[in-house]
Amino acid sequence: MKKYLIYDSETTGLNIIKDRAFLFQYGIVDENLDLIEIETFDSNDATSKSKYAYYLKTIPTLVGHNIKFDIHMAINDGFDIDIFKDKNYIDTAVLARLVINHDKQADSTFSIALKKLAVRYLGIDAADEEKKLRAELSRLTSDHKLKMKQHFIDKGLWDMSLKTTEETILLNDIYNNWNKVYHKYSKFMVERKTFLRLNPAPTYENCTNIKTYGETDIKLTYGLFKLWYPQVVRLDQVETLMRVSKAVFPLVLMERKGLSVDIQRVLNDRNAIIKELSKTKIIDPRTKTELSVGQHAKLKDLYEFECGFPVESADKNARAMIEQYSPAARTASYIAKLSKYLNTYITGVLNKLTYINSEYKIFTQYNMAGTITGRLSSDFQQFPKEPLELNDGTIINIRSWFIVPKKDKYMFYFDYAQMELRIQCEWTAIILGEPDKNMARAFMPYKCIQIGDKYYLEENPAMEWHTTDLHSMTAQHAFPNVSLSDPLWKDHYRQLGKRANFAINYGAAAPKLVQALKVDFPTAQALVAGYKKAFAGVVAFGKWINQRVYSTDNIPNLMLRRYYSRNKHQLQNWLVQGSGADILLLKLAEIYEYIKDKPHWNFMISVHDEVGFTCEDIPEAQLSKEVTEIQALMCHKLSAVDIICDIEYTTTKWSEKIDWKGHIN
DNA sequence: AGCGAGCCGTAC
DNA sequence: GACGTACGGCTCGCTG
Repeated sequence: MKKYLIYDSETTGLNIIKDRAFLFQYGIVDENLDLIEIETFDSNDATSKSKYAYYLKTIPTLVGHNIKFDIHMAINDGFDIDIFKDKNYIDTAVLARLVINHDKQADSTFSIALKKLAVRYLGIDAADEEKKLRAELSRLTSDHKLKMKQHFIDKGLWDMSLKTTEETILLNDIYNNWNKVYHKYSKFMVERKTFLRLNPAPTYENCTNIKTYGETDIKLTYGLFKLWYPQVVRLDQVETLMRVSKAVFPLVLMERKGLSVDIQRVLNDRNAIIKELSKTKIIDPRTKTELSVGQHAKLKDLYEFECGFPVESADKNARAMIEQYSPAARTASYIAKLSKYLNTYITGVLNKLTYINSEYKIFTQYNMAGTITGRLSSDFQQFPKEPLELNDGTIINIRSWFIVPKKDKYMFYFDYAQMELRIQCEWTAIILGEPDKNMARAFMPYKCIQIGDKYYLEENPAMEWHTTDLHSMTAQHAFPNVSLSDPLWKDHYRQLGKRANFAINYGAAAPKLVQALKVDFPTAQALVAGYKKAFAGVVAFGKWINQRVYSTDNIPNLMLRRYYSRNKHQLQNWLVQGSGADILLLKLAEIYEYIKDKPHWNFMISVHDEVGFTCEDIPEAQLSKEVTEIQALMCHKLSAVDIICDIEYTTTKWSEKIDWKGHIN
């Protein structure tokens, strides 16, 4: 019986909308997990393609390494997207995360890449094939680069008097770094474009051993599948594999939606930053040479020269402390910020920009096996929240680049409120039989008496319940002699409590607090002690894990994803973070079921504790109703406190989202 | 020239 | 044993 389809393709690139498969490979696996057929075919071979379409439709389970990517490629090659709606998906990268001991995964040398896994777990070294392929592509690319140079020479644009090193820099800039530096080379703009239109850059498609390479990949994927799939059952990870499987198609839809970009705003911001950068340079007065912000060792040396005392590092914390003594540090702080914006965000967006249906979009991908906990990872998640003000007064707000798409009217953001704290609270309830009182009271009137619409504490009925301020609570326990009416309370002591709460939740101890909060050791110790008094339940949770790691080889998170680890310190975080991740995966599948017959709603983005949607212009009453229903679906009930979400929306751009109050404001 | 380690800065 | 999970860009040193 044809039960599993091992599924892979070789493609013209990594853009999930514009690129396409030129080669398909598949293997068919029966119920005994034996490989009964293996095939490779060219994407323009119509006969093979229709046979393949039949297999895709009829075989219930698709198996691949990073399978979402290959789904995109099949869709781009004309396969009906509906084929992929109701399949079971087994991603071998996800299998790796579920079956490999998590302490091994936590090792910095661990890699989820197919070839690396094959070497480690199948003993098959396919590195040679890949090396050969890369070497060939590298040769082709360097030929292409030289051809571009020749094109400029032919057009009389190339300065023939340049030295070799100058030529290399120039050609590199034009060929590799164009989006970063094009303002310097306007005379090449038109001919560069013409050249690339007539001579597209080489891809794997132009490499001679690609077919052998592709066949190897199918064999490796099959090998990992056969090795690990039975272990999913043995290790009791079936439920998690299914949850991940059900999130695959919703994420495919999310990825294909992309994010609409206000290109003009990006370019304006780019100009403003370049203008500022051209005004500001870091010069080492001793050598008269210019330094870039990435030359950390040389910069540290320069700071020490200017300060006359040793400096810890060249990072922004160190700079902040020495700016009064070191002009170079002052300049570096400004340039570092500008460079980050130009190199990472602006150039990053321009490199990914895809013009499609008269809109500029960027498409990101979510890696379902990128993390040890089960979180999704993506290259989109780290766009700055806070705006940046330049010295000339320009405000750069990266989130203002992302706008409502043309066919839509709204972007909605459903954001879980203090998700991980609520999960921490749930853990205390599980191990103690009742939740940590202080934590629970931060979210609900736990153990309170209701009189009218007010609540009073059970142990002290004269005291009305208000949501516990967890940050003040840590601070109060840490600094029992400081009064709440102290003028420094809010901005200093409570602030320390807040920062300590975050750090300690992530596992920090006193020495790290000294660094992060810039406090002395006794203060750090007081904060840790304050935290422990404030959250006795969390301390008990830590002790519980400590015992569990000796009695069992794994601990399941709230959604029953199991972590095979004996590392108490990391487990304490994984059990919280991973529970949140799995709740989100579950919700993606549930909400997909809700919106699949409402095409005016589209998935847009997801970042750990939030799901973003676009919505078309629909009647207001319908909008209010559906938003409320999505909010209810997002809510995840737990035994102690539920995980609920706040809603924000905008009709313009990401940076202007505002609270949704049940209706259009 | 290619690669990887290390550093830095951003997100949740 | 001593702050969790990621991503991307840059520099520098090693390797072949």
